[in-house]
Amino acid sequence: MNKNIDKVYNPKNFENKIYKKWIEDNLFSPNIGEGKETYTIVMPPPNITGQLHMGHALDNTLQDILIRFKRMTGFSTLWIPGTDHASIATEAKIVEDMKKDGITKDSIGRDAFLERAWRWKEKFGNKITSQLKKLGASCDWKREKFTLDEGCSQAVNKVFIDLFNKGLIYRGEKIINWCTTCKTSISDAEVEHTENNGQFWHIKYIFSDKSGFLEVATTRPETLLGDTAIAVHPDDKRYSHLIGKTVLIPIINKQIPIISDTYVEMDFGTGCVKITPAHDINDFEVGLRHNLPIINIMNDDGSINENGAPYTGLDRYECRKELLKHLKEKNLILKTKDHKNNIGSCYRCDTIIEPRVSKQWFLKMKSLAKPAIKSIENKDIKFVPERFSKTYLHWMENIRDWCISRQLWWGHRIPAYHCLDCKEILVSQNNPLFCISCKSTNIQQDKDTLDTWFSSGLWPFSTLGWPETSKDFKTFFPTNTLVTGYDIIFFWVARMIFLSLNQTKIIPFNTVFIHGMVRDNQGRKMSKSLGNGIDPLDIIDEYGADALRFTLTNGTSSGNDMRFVEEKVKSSRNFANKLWNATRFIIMNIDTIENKNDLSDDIPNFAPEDFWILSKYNSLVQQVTENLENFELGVASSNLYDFIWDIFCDWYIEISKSRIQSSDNPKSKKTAQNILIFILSGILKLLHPFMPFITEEIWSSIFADEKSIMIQNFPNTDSSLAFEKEEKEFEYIIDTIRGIRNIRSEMDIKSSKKTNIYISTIHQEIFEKSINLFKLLAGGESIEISEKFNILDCVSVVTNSSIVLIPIKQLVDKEKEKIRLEKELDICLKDIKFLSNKLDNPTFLDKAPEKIVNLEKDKLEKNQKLLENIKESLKKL
RNA sequence: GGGAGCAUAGCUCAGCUGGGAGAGCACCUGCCUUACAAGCAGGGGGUCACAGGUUCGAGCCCUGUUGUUCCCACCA
Repeated sequence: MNKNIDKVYNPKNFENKIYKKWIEDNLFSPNIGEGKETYTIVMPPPNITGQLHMGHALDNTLQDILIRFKRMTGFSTLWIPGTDHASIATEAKIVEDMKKDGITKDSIGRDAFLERAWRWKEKFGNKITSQLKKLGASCDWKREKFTLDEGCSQAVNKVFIDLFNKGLIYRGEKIINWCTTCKTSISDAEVEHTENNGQFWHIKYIFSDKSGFLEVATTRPETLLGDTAIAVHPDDKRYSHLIGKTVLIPIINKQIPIISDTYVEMDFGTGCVKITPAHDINDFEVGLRHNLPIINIMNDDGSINENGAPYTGLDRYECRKELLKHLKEKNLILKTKDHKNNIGSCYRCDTIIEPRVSKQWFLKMKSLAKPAIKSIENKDIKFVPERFSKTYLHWMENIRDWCISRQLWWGHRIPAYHCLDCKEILVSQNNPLFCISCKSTNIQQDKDTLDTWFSSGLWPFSTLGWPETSKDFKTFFPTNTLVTGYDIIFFWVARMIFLSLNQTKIIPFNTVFIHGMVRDNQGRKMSKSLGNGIDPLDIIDEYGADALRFTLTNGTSSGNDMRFVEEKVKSSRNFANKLWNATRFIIMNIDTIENKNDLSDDIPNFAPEDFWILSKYNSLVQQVTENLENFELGVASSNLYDFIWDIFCDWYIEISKSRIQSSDNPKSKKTAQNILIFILSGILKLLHPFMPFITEEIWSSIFADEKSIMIQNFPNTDSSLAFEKEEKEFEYIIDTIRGIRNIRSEMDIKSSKKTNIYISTIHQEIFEKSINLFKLLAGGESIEISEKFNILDCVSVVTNSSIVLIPIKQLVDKEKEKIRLEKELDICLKDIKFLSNKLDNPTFLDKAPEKIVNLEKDKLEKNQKLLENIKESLKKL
């Protein structure tokens, strides 16, 4: 940094350059040394389809802060980046894209489709990762992974085969959630439930013998085409005599039995439930119990198939309309009621889910869940904040088998092979040559792919080279912290935990650090459809990455949502500018800059403010360190903000000016310079995890010979810097200066107008030492300090350590001054009363800790002193 | 139907194991003081949603109420 440094902080001038340098110097790869402890984070892999959004920015900023902090505190740190093939989301995008060219999946076939998908990946797959670089993410790009990589795919196959051999994976015909747009099954976790204002249609089912009818209520009338029974409760007196009779399905006039099942709630609806085993989860269960036929009436796109004649070909909702029309015509609708119910929709495309019976692969969850529950219960894995372990446990305890197969092409194809002759299923790493059962060579691989979350569930270890016995896996597994939003605890966190425990026998990480969602300035979710998304890159472009990072962390708390308000970015940018200019001041006022870690030579020359700032700094180091270790990143950054702006810039730098800009006392000057540099270097390091670019830029400019700030040691607390007594004493000076400024402002004494100042205090010695500060910071012409002054026509400032008198005849309105002082007297008396009440209370003295009692005593003493001071001042008027 | 979060200054939010309430922005007053007007100095503004309880002491712990957001759940 030369002495003509820009007046204004302009991150564009250096952020990209610095990131490039970090990469060139290979600072992101772990620095593995003898006996060094490791610290590992695996990045939640963003989808290759995606654009970096605020959620990613937050997620990765938090990870970067943690990893940089740990790196500077001596750990061998590894942060593994990567991307997710995101089967369902990507496939949907590619299909959408193909539409423009007028082609469909079926028209080009699987191989051509996959070719296209890979081309897509090559084209867009690096977009997000390059965007992460703008943010300053210090992940090890040399170890970047992709869920469809050779290695990750091998892990996926191995796990599938292993779980199959253990009997945990099975294939079965069950009811699953079907998305008619994505044309695939999806898991329970991928269904979003929303309340829906639907209708309840009461429909007549006439007895086969025409002796009457049953009133059956339904919210989905079109499913009657697949009805195979009507169920009533066995204890329902209204209907018990009818059990065993048959009714006719309206319109299609098919005979179905009336059965009894306790699943039916007697007092809900009419007490009669139509049973459609192929299209309702509960009905499916009932069907199994009663051995009912399962009639699937829909195609994979949601249209009615030949089982639903005469509505074949109609879309399910078209069919509903038509059917209702026909029922009405035949007078088979008894009534229609408004009805609120929950409907499920696809988390990717929002299409209403159709429960549908189909042949799928499932993972048995009961036995897998057990250790996964235990690992949280016995705190092997901790959630931050803790409350999310409840969410997790509740889900895990009630989990059902996981449907892991998808009717998609983009993804890990299931390593199962079907013998087309004897129907044997062969599960193996490679394409088997012949069927082990019938020796047929007529073998075909299963067409389905795996749920995208199956491969991400292996992420913490597949990225480290597992199942090979790799060095990385040995060194860095289990990982330490997983940082993610609360919205994917079920999708991902839970799956990583049980898959890791089952496959590696080890927990995948020991802490799950959860953050909330970034919302817009009105608290709404940022979304494409609302058009309220804010592009992190735009923000970086305008304010710099450091400002964005600071905005996302400063004063936020884990697990809670936050609103993104642009004003806050501005204030973060201003903070960076403040630091920038503080640096400018320092380098302009220092002759030679050296990075000294030891100030002991300067101690004899310390001024009161030097003790004060060093002591304050030492507490800052402690606070920042503790808060980072406890994942209180928002508090840690506030600590830094307050210290840098209020304590260092507004007070210490201001104070240092008189020493630095005069040559009266060269030793004191040098000491002040040394301390300025010492503190600056300290705060740069403390702030570096939060604002890596500006701190690096300043660091490398002022300490040209030093290595990057990234690999400097994070400051440690130092008991030789703890000057408690001196710190407290200097606060008297600050208090008094504040008081003088306050009264000058109130009395409208212009800051350019210098006045004499008389200070009455019992701490004469302390005040004498800082006498010049009253000139510098409080507009003093001459300063006198004594135990007592008797001067008339003064404005007075009363603090608990001093009375300050400023003689300005023409400005003193005695009456006004009296009123003001009496007001202060009032407040003071009140305080004294409050405090003495407390201290007169024997139970307080008995039960409160000594520290608190002393504190209160101290306060009382101060107030009594203040009272005296006020009375003294009043007397003079 | 279960569970969780939130409710603190006009707005957005912090507040560490309980010890007389904080920041940023906005507002008011005065300053272009040679690091910074993206700034400096000073100021106003709060029954910490409500009601009980525990405690010497509650924004913080407990119970209930209200409002609000979210998650989970098979009531057709």
